[in-house]
Amino acid sequence: MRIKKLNVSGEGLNRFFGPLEAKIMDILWSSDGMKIKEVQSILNQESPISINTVMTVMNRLESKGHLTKVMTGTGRTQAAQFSTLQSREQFLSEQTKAVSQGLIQEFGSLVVSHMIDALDDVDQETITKLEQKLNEIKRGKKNESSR
Amino acid sequence: MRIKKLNVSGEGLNRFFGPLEAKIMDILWSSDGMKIKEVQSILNQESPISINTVMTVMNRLESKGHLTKVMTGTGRTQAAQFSTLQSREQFLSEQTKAVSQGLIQEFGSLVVSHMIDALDDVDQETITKLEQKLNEIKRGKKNESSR
DNA sequence: CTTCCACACTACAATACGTAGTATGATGGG
DNA sequence: CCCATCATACTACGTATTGTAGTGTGGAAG
Repeated sequence: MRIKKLNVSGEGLNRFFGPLEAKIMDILWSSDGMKIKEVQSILNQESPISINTVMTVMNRLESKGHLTKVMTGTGRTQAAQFSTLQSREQFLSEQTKAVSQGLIQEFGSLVVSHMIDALDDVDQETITKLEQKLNEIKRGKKNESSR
Repeated sequence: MRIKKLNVSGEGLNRFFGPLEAKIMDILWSSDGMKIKEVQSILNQESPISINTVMTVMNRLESKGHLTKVMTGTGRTQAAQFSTLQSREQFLSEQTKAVSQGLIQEFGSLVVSHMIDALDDVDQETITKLEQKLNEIKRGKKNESSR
């Protein structure tokens, strides 16, 4: 599922979720398939939090399409099992793709030049990929003009 | 001033503002230094809108640091003059910079490769700049390793 | 001196998110 | 066999953001 708003400041998952949502997604991504109470136990170690709070937020994450919910048992043996739909990697990839492609498509060179300024920190492998891509583009443009 | 949230979908200024805020910033950027009523007149041509609505949003834009307000006159001759603090170009540059650098710093290669995928649409001049930057980086890295 | 304009203040709806109380239903323990 | 217990469902409230607009007020214009 696609996030609507990106928190420009904030770190990691907090860019894509509210702080509690982010913690919960993080827990589920560390150890997929958990019951509400298990998640609450973990969160509760940091600071006291009601099981109801955790339940509400997890259900919201489910409605938003970030988690799936499988009911098991009935009555007092009931225990919803929540799982992620995407891996953290898939998720981050999809979201960052949506953002960066959106920006480049709309603001083109402006964004690319900001990107260029930030390139120094990027690893050699990425730079090699970038070079290759540039060569591809040059070939592509040649074909275009000779078409 | 820095925007907190980026609308991932949405176009142009709507990425950084609510729809009405965006329209107002757009008007001010087209013709800086306007009174509330002037802005309202323009907006009202599209669809009826209360002057109070326009005033509220413009005042909020001022508190958020996107506009400045200069009062002139008193009584019924009062007329706040609103002006932008940055040009549209400066604003977009700053915001896209914050977003893209934040993403690149945090997600590095992942984001760069998404951006690479989107590069095809970018103009030749930008690509040349990118090539130059890559060469600089290569020289830089050489110096680093021989240091 | 009264009217009238622009602004200030206040308020409400919708959405998003964090928070948690109360209600319900069915099973497991006595 | 019955009821206490536990997880879930439902409901609700607070804050923040954004769009929307009504009511109050001060002072110059007429």
